[in-house]
Amino acid sequence: MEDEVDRLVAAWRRERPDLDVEPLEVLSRVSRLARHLDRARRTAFAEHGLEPWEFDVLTALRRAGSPYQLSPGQLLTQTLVTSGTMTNRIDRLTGKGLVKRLPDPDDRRGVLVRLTDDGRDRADQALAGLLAHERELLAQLTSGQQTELAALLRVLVAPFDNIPG
Amino acid sequence: MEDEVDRLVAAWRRERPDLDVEPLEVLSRVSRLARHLDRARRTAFAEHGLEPWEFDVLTALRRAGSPYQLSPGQLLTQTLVTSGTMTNRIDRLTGKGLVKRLPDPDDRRGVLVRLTDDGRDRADQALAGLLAHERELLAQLTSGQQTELAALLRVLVAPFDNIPG
DNA sequence: CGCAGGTATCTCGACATCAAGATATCTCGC
DNA sequence: GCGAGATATCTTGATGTCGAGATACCTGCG
Repeated sequence: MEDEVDRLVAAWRRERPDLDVEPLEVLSRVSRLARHLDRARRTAFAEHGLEPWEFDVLTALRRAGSPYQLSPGQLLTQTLVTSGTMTNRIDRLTGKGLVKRLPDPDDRRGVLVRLTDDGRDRADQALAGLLAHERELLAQLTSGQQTELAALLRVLVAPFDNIPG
Repeated sequence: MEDEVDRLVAAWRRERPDLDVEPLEVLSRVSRLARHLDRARRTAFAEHGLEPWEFDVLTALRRAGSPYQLSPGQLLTQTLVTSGTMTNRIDRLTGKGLVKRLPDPDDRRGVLVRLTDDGRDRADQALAGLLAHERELLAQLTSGQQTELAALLRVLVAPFDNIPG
């Protein structure tokens, strides 16, 4: 089955036969797939009344384990957004009653963001929904192919995750 | 080599041992890799004085071949942005002298966006730079692995690209 | 002890994007 | 040809994000 990247690569080969555009076969597909996934996630979360950014914050707290709290600083390293963005997100999630701010007992500059019971439930439900949708997408591949794909992707991602930056 | 997704999956297995989080092994890596690629692309393009969104539009026109023109509608299916965004982008690229709007001779509702000579040169230079950076990233994989990875990704992307939506 | 520099979070203004609607034009059955 | 519905593009208003700077607090050297 042909995809947009096949057409894109063919167009470059025609227009710039002097260039080796092989890298696009992998990396353009990664970018385009991610874009499509973003849209799919948006609709999946809408079923649970959540925006993708809300899911990102709530699940980061959920993964932290009981008592489900992290500092804003920890949240922004996990979600790859800036501090201004995180402040805004915490404000809005607080307004919806999904998280609450607590003073950090050990550092008066600091704050701890804790999941409310409602927030925890919403995160759990949305995660289950997301996984269901994702499983459907991946049904195109055998279990072995999925494992292999994950392994190849890991090789490409690892340098970013392990070298600070 | 371990990556963030390994840690993320481990955290979910600890917190939600009842769930099968296998899909995240593939799809979270796709999303995270795309995120990192966006940043890398941004710095690569900055060397040529372009923003990523500018590159996307200019290269879509470049690929179209002489006379390097497409309708706004064709541009937005290629770049996956909305029409309002594309109008804005064309406005700004016109202001920078990289493209110009021409009336479509066959459809008075329509417009054609054409690359200027300067726009074409900038697109060519930025593409060469991007490919150099991408080749470096992919050096972690053998040529055979790259081909295989591309094939697996194609299977996942194709449904999005071929079923309208 | 006091001060310089580092850290944690928040504030604010600029900006790109999106979604929905407006406008103008085309197409096709009748 | 006429009119209903489709199509192409642009406009508008709301929103989320970023980046730089502000504020408060901590730490450790001298």
